[in-house]
Amino acid sequence: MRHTKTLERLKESGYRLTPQRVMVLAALAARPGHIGVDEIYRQVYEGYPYIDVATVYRTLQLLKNLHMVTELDVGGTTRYELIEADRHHHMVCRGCGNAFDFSPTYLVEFRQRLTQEFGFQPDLEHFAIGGLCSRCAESL
Amino acid sequence: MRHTKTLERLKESGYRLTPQRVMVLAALAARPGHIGVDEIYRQVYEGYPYIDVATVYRTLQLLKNLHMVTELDVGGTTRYELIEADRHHHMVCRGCGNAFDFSPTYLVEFRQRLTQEFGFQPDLEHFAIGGLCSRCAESL
DNA sequence: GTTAATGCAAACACTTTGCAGCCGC
DNA sequence: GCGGCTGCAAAGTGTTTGCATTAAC
Repeated sequence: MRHTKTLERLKESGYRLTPQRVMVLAALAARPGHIGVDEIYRQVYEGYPYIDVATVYRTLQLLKNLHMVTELDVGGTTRYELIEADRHHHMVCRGCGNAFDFSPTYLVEFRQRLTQEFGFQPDLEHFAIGGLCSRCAESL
Repeated sequence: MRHTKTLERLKESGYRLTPQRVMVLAALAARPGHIGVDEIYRQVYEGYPYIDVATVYRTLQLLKNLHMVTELDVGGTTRYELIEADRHHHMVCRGCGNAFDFSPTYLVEFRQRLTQEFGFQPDLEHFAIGGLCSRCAESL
């Protein structure tokens, strides 16, 4: 399961492993890519009709604060996505030459808008962007 | 005024040039970058306290449909921005080699997140992205 | 046994809609 | 004058919060 690690981290952080939280995480893990609150709610509801939307919201808020999911707003709706540990892109500083990582989630909205509005599918597998890091920006 | 052209286009498209619309556009033009509904409302309210939020919403909806402003959701709030006519970036198709334009607004959220969360200032002045255009994607 | 987490309901913020009167053209 | 646009009020959405009860530890 893709979310086993997240469950462990939750427990280790001192939070309770309730069935509701497990189910919300399962719903998030079930779908690759991002998913809306209503979809999560519906999926959890299938297995446990007593679930409340408020619980889903609270769980997502918790996971967001713990950096286990990312929240992104696209086209007026809020969606959530499990953070995968490994994949990442690079920011390369033109000052010091150092490379820094950032998550693919940062490009999700960008990609989606190009695809939706132009039908264009950008190559974003090995993406790197140039620029100026905070340290180099300060020393100018 | 940065929004004169937009006003003309509105009129030419057969829509009425009401004081409310002019003021909403003025508010949008006053601030470079994007601005929220409440800020627009407040600013218009200063000069005309009878303005209603509904009118602001309807005007923004109209301008959005006419592609005179872009709507973008960042961090749970919706913001609006006047579309500048000239500046743009490129999408380059790896199939046919054609280049297509897209507005810098598509990168606003991306840039903002890198800056806010990492202090990294990406170079996005002459940005181009590779990928596959809709036509080429179909013929695969 | 403690205390955090849940379900429920109510409150909340933001956005949209119906309608009568008004005003840009 | 006609019809689109506005202000007003009311209804929708999506999200948050207070509180008593429940269940994870």
